[in-house]
Amino acid sequence: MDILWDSTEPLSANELRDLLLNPEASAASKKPLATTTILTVLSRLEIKGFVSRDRSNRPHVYTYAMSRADHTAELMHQVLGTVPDRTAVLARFIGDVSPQEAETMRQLLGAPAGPTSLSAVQE
Amino acid sequence: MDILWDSTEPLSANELRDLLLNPEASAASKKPLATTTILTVLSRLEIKGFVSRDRSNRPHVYTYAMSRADHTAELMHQVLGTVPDRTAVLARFIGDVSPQEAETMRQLLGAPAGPTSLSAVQE
DNA sequence: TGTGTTTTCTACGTAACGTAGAAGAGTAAT
DNA sequence: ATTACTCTTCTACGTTACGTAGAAAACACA
Repeated sequence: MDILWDSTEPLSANELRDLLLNPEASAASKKPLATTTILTVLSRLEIKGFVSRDRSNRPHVYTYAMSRADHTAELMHQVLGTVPDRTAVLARFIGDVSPQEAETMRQLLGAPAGPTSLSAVQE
Repeated sequence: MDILWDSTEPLSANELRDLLLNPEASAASKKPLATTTILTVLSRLEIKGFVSRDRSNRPHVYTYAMSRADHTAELMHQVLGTVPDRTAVLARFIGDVSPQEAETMRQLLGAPAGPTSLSAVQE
């Protein structure tokens, strides 16, 4: 669902439908989806605030309202928020990341405050 | 849903239903759920592997198959797994945790390897 | 062999998602 | 303006999961 759209960076219209056909890096040439289907989905996504559209020009163009990374991170926080003992979850979570990833996180956490430490990976 | 059950530590039967009525720490005394409802839900949870039951004794007793913390952590990993650029997500994620939590994570990541560092929070 | 307890089967309403046809709105050319 | 074509909105249907529970089958014990 978002998967397809989420991966697209810039804005687009129902040319999006074409993008779903020739998956740049993927494999199977999926069955063609009706344009209306795309529209419906986009509407629903808009309602949920996952996507925003520009109605000024006729072929409305859509853009994600939040980068995939932001969205995913938010989701993770949301999940983490469902539990009373956050620390325990974090412990398990960290216990399962690869050493390299652990290192990454260590670096990200490195400088106590300020977005400075993040700027390296920010974009 | 699991919420209620997830919080219960030991094993149980449909005495679980009673537990749902007097929420130890909660507030509203909810409407009583039919026992069969509980059973149905438990079955479904069992199918999904969230819960395991002991059929040996008549009032079957159920236990969670995974601690809430484990389950949540796994969920977080799962979410993280849906994206190509994990580092970006982690950056955002870490960028949004409270300072104390950041500190906690730093500690958890402290000792490069071994479950030693975790044992403090493990249980 | 009853009788009460527990479990399984079956079922219904609700909500979200994937998919799309039919109809309406806009726009450009004749 | 009228037409022709393109987008968008409305409406809809099938599927799946969830919450809830009644009816019926399985058991266990008196």
